Amino acid sequence: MPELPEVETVKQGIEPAMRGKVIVDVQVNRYDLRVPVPSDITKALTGQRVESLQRRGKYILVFTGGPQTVVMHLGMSGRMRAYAPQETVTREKHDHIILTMDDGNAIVFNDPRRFGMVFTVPQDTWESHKAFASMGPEPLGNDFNAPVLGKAVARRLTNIKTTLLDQRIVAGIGNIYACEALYRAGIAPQRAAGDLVSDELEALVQSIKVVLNEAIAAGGSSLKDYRQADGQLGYFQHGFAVYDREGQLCRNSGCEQSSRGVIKRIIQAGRSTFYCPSCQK
DNA sequence: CTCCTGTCCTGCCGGC
DNA sequence: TGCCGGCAGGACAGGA
Repeated sequence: MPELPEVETVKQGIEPAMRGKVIVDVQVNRYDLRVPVPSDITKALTGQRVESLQRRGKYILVFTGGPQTVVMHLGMSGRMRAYAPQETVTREKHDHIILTMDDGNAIVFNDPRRFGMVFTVPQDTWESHKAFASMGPEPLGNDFNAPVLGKAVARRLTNIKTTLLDQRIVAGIGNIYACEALYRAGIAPQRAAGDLVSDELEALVQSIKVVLNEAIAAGGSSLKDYRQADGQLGYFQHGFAVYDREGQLCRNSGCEQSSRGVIKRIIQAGRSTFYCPSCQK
């Protein structure tokens, strides 16, 4: 589910409930997530103060004053709920981990499919963990630009859509925003990544930045049941131009007149890709 | 290296 | 109403 905008929204949502506070309880209901939850996580985190939170790609990092840093990933179906101090923490199906803070705030990690992860790494070593060691640049940072992307995809024969999902090329992009960014850039998803010329790389980089920023501003995209940490729905799904719009008319006004201006769905590397055959070349 | 397929797991939706 | 197949926002292993 969650791609960069959703993860960023969740991180911003749980930050006020965690930062500067001491973890007083770590309740683990299931240890068998995609990566096993460390068996000593309760011991390692209880009594530690949360100093800061950071997002990297689709991961959320929680830095504590103790020897361990917490790493969290929402997988496909993961959600976080933040509770205010006076609120009753309701128990829901698939609540796997509950963190309670010293002022009564609580953070719940819920994940039906259990593709998500919560684990710890020794302080200051997270960047060398395999999840991050070969991760590409943050797409919203200055070090993600057309020359950098061009170098990363040079001579790659794989199509550009699948390439954008490769976290080593650029971090945080998933199936929705790969489709949306390619549409905005006017680039057909089937194009070999290494064949894009500099103008196209420039357009793609700008499209990625703009669509991600718009999605963050909208609180992410709520498809089935994605929610922000405060329970609010994101609303960027209403802004989709192509994702999940198979058979519907292209939203580009110049395209709607054309018989080809109907959104198509194809499968690339086993995942659905949505695009406009008329607008994307 | 690159590139593709299959797999992990649960829930939902559409067709019959 | 119920059953069944297909599909889902991600990441990784393994094999060609």
